[in-house]
Amino acid sequence: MSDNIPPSSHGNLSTDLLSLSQTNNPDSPVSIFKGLSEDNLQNLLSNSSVRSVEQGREIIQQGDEVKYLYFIVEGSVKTLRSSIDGDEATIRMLKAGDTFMDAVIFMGGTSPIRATALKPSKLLLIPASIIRSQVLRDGQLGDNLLHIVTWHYKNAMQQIDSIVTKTPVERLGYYFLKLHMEQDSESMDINLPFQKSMIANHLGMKPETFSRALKKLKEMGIDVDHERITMREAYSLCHFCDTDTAFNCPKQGSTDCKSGGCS
Amino acid sequence: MSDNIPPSSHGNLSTDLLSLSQTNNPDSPVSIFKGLSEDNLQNLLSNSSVRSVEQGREIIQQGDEVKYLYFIVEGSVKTLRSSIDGDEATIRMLKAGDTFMDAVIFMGGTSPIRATALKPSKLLLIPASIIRSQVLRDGQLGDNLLHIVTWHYKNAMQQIDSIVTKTPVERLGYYFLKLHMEQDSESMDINLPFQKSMIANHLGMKPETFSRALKKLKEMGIDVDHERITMREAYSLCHFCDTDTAFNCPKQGSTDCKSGGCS
DNA sequence: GTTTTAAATTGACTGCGGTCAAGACGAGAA
DNA sequence: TTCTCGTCTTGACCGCAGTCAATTTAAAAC
Repeated sequence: MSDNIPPSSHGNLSTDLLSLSQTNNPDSPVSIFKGLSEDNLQNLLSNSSVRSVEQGREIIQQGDEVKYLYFIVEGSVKTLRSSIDGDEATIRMLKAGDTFMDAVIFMGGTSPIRATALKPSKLLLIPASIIRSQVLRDGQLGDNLLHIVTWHYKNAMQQIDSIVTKTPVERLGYYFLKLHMEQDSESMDINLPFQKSMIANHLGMKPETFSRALKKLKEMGIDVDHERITMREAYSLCHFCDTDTAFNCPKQGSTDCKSGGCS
Repeated sequence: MSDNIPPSSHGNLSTDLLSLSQTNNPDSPVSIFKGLSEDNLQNLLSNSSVRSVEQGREIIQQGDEVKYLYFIVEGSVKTLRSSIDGDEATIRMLKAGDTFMDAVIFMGGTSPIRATALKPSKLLLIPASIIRSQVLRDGQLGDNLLHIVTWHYKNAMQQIDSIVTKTPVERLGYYFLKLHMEQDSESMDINLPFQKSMIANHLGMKPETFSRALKKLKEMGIDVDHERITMREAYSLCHFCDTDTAFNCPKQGSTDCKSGGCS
């Protein structure tokens, strides 16, 4: 089991955290800090600490006891499950402002997932015991956590259905669509936030298959140049939409969005 | 969108529900009613109602607004996602004592999943608005829901990793192992709680592949006769164990459980 | 500039699981 | 019993994605 380095430095950064947590995207989770009373917020922060991890560093291993809820101040992290023979299934890929191990500390038992740093990262560590006890008397914290965890769960369900019912090309298109809505629904460009082999694994396919899917998408009007995706038409990705994604789509209902569910 | 029949009859059954919620299995979620104060429990129940659905009935469709949290008093239900061309991905298969739509009411937006009755069922409908408001002032309810939802999430993660990294035979063996632990870790027999084609879909494979996997398992010492599974050796299924399942295994650590993680 | 390394792409081949069709089996009704 | 219907099983075939290997490209190190 990994060492779970005890936190070192300690920062007073409540305002920074709150601003990091702001989001204008309807399809993203609320912040764990949202709407907390000053007292309750301080109770969390005064018991927390900041820790830096270098790239590639293992933060949590499967089977570890989980002592903290982690808030990413900067950097990026992925959570995954890996089997004995080395195969990996990426669960989530996280950026600054995201939390992880938020769900795990309520699961009981040891961690069913690993977490590794994709880039040099700075993490806020909030002791699990503090979270667990505060939830019982701070309904707002419980509500926030419920929103966060159910959002994860929703994504997991979409991931399952993606892998089971969709072809690699469709999976990739769907992923691009979600990126598009997450980043800027107006722009014709999308940025790949992670390296391709990473995304391939997250979508349940091999890097080679990912490459071939890119080629097919090019034939459909979506060009990819390194980490820059460019749509030749504004609605190129509508083909990959589904009901619950259309719900958050600004183009939804417009004449261009074909057939209710974006065709 | 479906009709969402308004509830008809009304029962006073708090004691029944609490007994239904009891479980001696460490690897199952807590009840939503656990540890609630009398007042808070009554607030939930007095606003709830009971509804009967016949087999095959659609309870919720994708895109529906979710008005209730559902508690299964008797019968069974499955939740799934389906694509436009009819492909389905089963998310969960539920029995009496389970709840569903518990997570969905915190997701925002419409339901990303469908729910259909696998058998004639009796459901307790707790209005979502009641849940959402009570969570803010009843930390125990929030805590219960967090345990339930994170348990679902954990299962979803295991399902993802199963589908991505395991062969059909391994997936089936893993499923049998969890059934074994859930039902009776002592017995050499396991009952299939659902029909095979259902389970096949849940495991992300076709019924034909399911059948062929059964044949392979027979060669490994696990016989299946209709809905009865019989292990020829007590440790036949240990081969399919993983770290977080081993954690709840009574044989774990014993000399028979090979190599820490059940070989 | 050159060298070194990792990531991404492309090609050829293979095998697993999906597909389609036929057959076996069991439950229930008359 | 016999007929029917639905579920499950089995077989034959095929296509897609995984595998392995070679090549290109990009980025980093010097």
